[in-house]
Amino acid sequence: MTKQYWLMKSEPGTFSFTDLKACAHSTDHWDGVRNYQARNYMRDEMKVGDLVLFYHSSCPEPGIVGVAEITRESYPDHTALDADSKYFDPKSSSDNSRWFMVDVTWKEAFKDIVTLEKLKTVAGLKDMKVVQKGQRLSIQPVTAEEFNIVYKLGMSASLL
DNA sequence: GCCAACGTTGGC
DNA sequence: GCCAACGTTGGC
Repeated sequence: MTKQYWLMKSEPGTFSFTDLKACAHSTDHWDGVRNYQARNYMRDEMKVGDLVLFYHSSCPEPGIVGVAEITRESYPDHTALDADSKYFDPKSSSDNSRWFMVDVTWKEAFKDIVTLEKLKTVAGLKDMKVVQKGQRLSIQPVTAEEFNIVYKLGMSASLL
């Protein structure tokens, strides 16, 4: 199976890339996804070893801050069963989970953030969903070409 | 199955 | 905080 690439959004005020690094084994489960398309990507397509562009949203400088890796494939999102959780969904049950999550492990921080503003200026990235207006999906597939372009930008941005 | 109302996302 | 874009819900 060929390695796949993804972009995952998180609000740094809630859970930042640095927060992920600080977790035990620099790994955490990606809970709280309550969008069917994003769920389907996690449940059906994400595989161990896939690489993730970690995107910070709803913050002063939105953009991609580093790379993470999928380290566990989908399993039921227990927060949907917790009545005290803000992610509680009464329509989900333990024997028939509606929502799923994966485990994500911190891998490498970019030297400099690749801002949304920057992404919009790069010709090879014009088809990325994240640069398109009105695209709110929190988990998006990324091509290998796009991943490589972003990676190079992140690792050499200080030289530009 | 249509569609209006409502809630959420996320850049600005 | 505003608001455009989009997804979901629920009455019919």
